[in-house]
Amino acid sequence: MADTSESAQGDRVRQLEADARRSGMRITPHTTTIIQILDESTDHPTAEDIFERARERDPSISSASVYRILNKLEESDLVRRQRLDSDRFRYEIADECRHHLVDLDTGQVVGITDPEIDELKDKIAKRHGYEIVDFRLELFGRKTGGGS
Amino acid sequence: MADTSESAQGDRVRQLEADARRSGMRITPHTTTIIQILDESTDHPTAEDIFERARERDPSISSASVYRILNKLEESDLVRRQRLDSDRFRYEIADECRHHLVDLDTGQVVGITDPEIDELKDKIAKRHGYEIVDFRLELFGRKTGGGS
DNA sequence: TTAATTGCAAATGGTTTGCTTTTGC
DNA sequence: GCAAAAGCAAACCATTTGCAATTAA
Repeated sequence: MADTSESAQGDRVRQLEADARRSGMRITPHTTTIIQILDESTDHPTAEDIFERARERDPSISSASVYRILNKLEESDLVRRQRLDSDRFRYEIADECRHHLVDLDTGQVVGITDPEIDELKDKIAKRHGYEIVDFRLELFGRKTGGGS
Repeated sequence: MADTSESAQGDRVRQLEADARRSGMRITPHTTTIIQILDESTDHPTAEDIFERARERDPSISSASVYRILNKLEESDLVRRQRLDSDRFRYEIADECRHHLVDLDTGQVVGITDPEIDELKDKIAKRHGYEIVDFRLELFGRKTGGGS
């Protein structure tokens, strides 16, 4: 979650619901559940992860609904999906950072926000004569020093 | 191809065959065909692309063989595969650059080799306390100026 | 010789879709 | 009321795999 205070969490959920409604989605209980799970998750979950977490709160939800809701949220640019190391898509709220460091020992995915990344992007865009619409940096590695 | 002279091309094919043989592969006519196609391709082809190009030279080849040969070459670290924009893997010889700029209008994939990318990687690795084993930068954009 | 490779067809597995019923607004 | 969303099961489709026949070394 972007903010640790409870009200800010609720705010983000409410904001996302409002944005989703504005882009034509109906806010069903399932929709709210999925948005809440995304809001609470910091581990870049797969659709299956999200499905399992959603079932704990609402056992009637189907995986087809999870996929459909996630796709709608992505089409509305509220959620971003991308493949990291695995064959499955991982999902995260679109305002979160889009660059990742994957720990090869633990599978943990860490968001990267270093400002030099954008500077590099601008430099490359200029050099190659492109307007960059989207981009991502993916790193795979292991902890040094105290790490395993 | 990394070099434009014909002898250098043949050299790279021969080198890859030798490396493949050293890592336990048998060099069949299909293997040579796949390696030649990879050596000649600058467009980061998918397995299906490679299959089509291979069939023009040897109509008896099956897609299963293409996949198996590509997987063997990847296990030997002679070929790298990654997903860019599409659902399919794209393949390229491992000594080629691993960063890409995808033209959203044409689908063309351009290799990026700017040295600042490695500098940024080193900076981030140090900052986060990781040893980076692999990494990639993927950019999606459109040509500016004369572009559509 | 003999273990690796091949083609074919079937299996996999994450994601999507068709259909009918239910529901948000 | 009606278009959107739901569950279920079937369809998709890129990639993998089992098997029997072939082949590189």
